[in-house]
Amino acid sequence: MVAEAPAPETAAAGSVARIMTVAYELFSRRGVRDVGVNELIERSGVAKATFYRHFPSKDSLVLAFLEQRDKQWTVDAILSEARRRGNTPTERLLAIFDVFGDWFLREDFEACSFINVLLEMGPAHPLGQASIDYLARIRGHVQALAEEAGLQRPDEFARSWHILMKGSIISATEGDMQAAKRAQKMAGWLIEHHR
Amino acid sequence: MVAEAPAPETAAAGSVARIMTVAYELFSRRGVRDVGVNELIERSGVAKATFYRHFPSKDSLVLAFLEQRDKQWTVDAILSEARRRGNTPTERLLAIFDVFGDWFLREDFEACSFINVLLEMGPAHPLGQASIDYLARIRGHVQALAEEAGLQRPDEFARSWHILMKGSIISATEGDMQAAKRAQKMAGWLIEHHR
DNA sequence: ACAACGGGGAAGACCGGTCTGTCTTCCCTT
DNA sequence: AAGGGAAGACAGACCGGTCTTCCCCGTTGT
Repeated sequence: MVAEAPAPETAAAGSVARIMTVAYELFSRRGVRDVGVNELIERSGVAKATFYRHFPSKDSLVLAFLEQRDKQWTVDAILSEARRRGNTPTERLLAIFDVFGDWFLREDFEACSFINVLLEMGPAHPLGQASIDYLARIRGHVQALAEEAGLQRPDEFARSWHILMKGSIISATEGDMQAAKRAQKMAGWLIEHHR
Repeated sequence: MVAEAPAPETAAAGSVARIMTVAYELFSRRGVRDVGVNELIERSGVAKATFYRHFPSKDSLVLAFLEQRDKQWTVDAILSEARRRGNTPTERLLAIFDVFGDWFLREDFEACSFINVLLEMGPAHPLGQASIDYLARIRGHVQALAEEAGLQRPDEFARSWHILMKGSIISATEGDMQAAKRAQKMAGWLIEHHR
C-alpha cells in the first residue's frame, strides 16, 4: 500500500528533492546498507526509471546524501550553532560539546553518518573514502577555530579534538548521555595544553 | 540430546572449530553483514546442514564470534599485553595506548568489532545490544585498573577513558597513525585529574 | 480550435544475482 | 545397519538495475 498519496504540488516540485529528503531521513537513521532502492522510491512516490534518470546508481545517491549531510548537519546544525553559542573562539570550540549534549538527548539520535558509512563500507570503498574526506572537513573546521583562538599546533589540536568528538558519539550510541560532558572536560585540558 | 554415544568429537569439534576460525577471520576483517553463510561454509569446508546443526542461525554464530573476540582480542591481545608492559596500575593503563599504537600500524588492522557491529546493526538489534555489553566489559576492565591505581570516581574515569579508546580507533581507521599517541597524552591528563 | 504528436513520469515486470535457511541425496565410517 | 557429514538443489525473499507499458499533459501543425 502506498504510504501517502504525493500531493500534486510536491509532485510538480522536483522528484530529485523528494528523493533526497527521503534518502536523508532513511540513510541518516538506518545507515546506507539497510535501505534499498525499492524502499526509497516507494516512500518518495517516484518511479524507478525516474530515480535512475537522476542518479546513475545507488552509490551516487549515497554520495549526494553525504554532501547534504555535511551541509545540513556538520555545518548548519553543529558548527553554526556552536559559533552562535560562544562569544570567543575558545568558547565556540567548547560549545561544540554543548551542542553534542543536546543532540545526544534527542529521541531520534542517529550518530554520525560519516562514521557509520566508513565502518559499514570500509576505508577502501569509494563511499568510505568520501566519508573520510568529510570527516577531514570537520577537522578542518575545528582547526580553523583553533587558529582563531591562537592555539599552538592547530593541526595536532584538531586531530586530538576530533578523537574526543568521535569517541563521545560512540559512547552516546551506547547510551551514555553524559558523554558530551566528559569529552568537554578533556577538551578543556586539551585547550590549556595548546595555549 | 544424546548423552551416551562417545561421538566422534574430533569431527564435530573440528567442524565447529573450523567454522569459528573462519568466522573470526572474516567477521573481524569485513564486518558481519558483508560475510554470508555460503562463504563461511565454503571456506571452512563444511556442509550447510552441518553448519546449521551447530548454529541455529547466522546471528548465533555472530554472538559466538563476539564472545570469542572478547576473549581473544580484548582480554588476551590488549589488556593482558598492557598489564604485561606496565609495572604499576597507572603504567598499565597508559600502556593500553602503546598496544593500540602497535595495533594501528598492522597491515590488517580491522578496527573494533564491537563498534563495527553496534553501528552496523544499530543499538536496538540483539547483536547491537550484545556489542554494547561487551564494550561495557571493556570499560569494566579499565575501571578495575583505575581502582587498582587508587583513582577517584573510577566509573567516571573509565567512561572518559573509553571515549579516548574508541575515538582513537575511529581516527586510526581514517588513517591517522598517531591517534594512539594523541589519545595517550589526553589519557595522562585524565589520570592526573582523578588522582 | 482541435487533433496529432511526443516527452516525462508512474507502475511494475523482469533479470541475474545475492541472502538465510531447509531438505534431499549419497557416501563413508563404524 | 545406521548415522553423520559433504554436496548441493531448492525455497522464498530481497538486492541493484533495466526496460516496457501506459497515461497525462503540453506543444505544435493545420
